[in-house]
Amino acid sequence: MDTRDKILAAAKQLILKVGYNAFSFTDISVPLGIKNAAIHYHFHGKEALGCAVIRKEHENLFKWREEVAALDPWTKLDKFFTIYDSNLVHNRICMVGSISSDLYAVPKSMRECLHSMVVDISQWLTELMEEGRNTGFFHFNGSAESKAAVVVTGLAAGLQISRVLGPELFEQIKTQIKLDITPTKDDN
Amino acid sequence: MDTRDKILAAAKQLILKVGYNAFSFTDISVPLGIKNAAIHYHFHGKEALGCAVIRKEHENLFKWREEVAALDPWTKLDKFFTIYDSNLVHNRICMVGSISSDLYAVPKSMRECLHSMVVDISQWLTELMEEGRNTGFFHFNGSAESKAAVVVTGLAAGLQISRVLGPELFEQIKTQIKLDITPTKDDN
DNA sequence: GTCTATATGTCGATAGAC
DNA sequence: GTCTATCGACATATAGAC
Repeated sequence: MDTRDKILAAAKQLILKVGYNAFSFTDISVPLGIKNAAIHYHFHGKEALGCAVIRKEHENLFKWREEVAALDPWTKLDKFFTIYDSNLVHNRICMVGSISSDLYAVPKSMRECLHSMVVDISQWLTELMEEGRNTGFFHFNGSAESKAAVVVTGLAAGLQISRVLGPELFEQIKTQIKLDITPTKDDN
Repeated sequence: MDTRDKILAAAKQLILKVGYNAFSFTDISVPLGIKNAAIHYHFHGKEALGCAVIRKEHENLFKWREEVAALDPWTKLDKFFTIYDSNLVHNRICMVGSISSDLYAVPKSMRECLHSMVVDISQWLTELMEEGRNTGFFHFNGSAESKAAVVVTGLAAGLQISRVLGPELFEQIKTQIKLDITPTKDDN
């Protein structure tokens, strides 16, 4: 892992923990044992760094979707939850929640990076809901798009509010999300 | 409305729009036609101002709950949605979402103010879910607490992601939340 | 690629006049 | 209660040596 990747990784953790505006170059350079000027060599500025972090997160999502593509809907959903779990244990929130909640306090270019990522996540989750319902694994009323929206917001704000009320809340939310798409004996 | 209340109102709007760390005293003093020093006369510092904003929001919630106490569960829920709607149209998010997403970037005293407010909201919404189910207005599986968590996170992150994808998303979320607690002919 | 040194800006805060 | 004036801290950014 070269310096550039280390900077990206550190910046990502900080964005998910304290937000884009609340971290400084020093928060990255000190733990890495480098100087602030070194960060500027790898990235034109904080804005460019922020965009690079979001784009990398988006690329990771892309690869992840290929890995789970062949799995059944319930397993796909469980593995999707796992992504959020890995942030929960470190008191971090998700990238979408962090940037969108600070949306008008980050540069326009970062808003654009986030937009394409959010569109992508919403589409994938909508397709998962549709697929799950068509194959009988899931049952719910309303559009797959609306259901996907409730799921992704439950997870995003679930991480945020779990930092206030404790991690048990997030477990409850995952359980309830599943209950709300579980077919009952009366469904057909 | 005296100067102190004007400062409180302006600070609230800014917290919901750009977040606590992203607004400066100048963002408040210029529109109000006062100087930064005047803000310091009314509040010891930015931290005290932030706490006062959260406490006032909490007090408003308290009064609001008394006003709707006698209404039926569906109307209560609809009126609860209206609170979020009023933020949506101005591209603002909710207080809980704003502070909790920046939780480790705000002073500890503000985290404590937010905590008691979140506990309070969760309790009220849990009781509403329980009341609605007991009276047959709502139907859902799982605990009222978990269902309340899904509802409040849907609304909180709904406002956030609606700033990225557009306000239609929030309408979808409200619709889906209702669908997910609407009794069907098979329920009893 | 990484460093030292510094420029430049902004913010929160405070002292003291009115 | 509100002002003017100013301080000190910190952040991003850059120039130039190594």
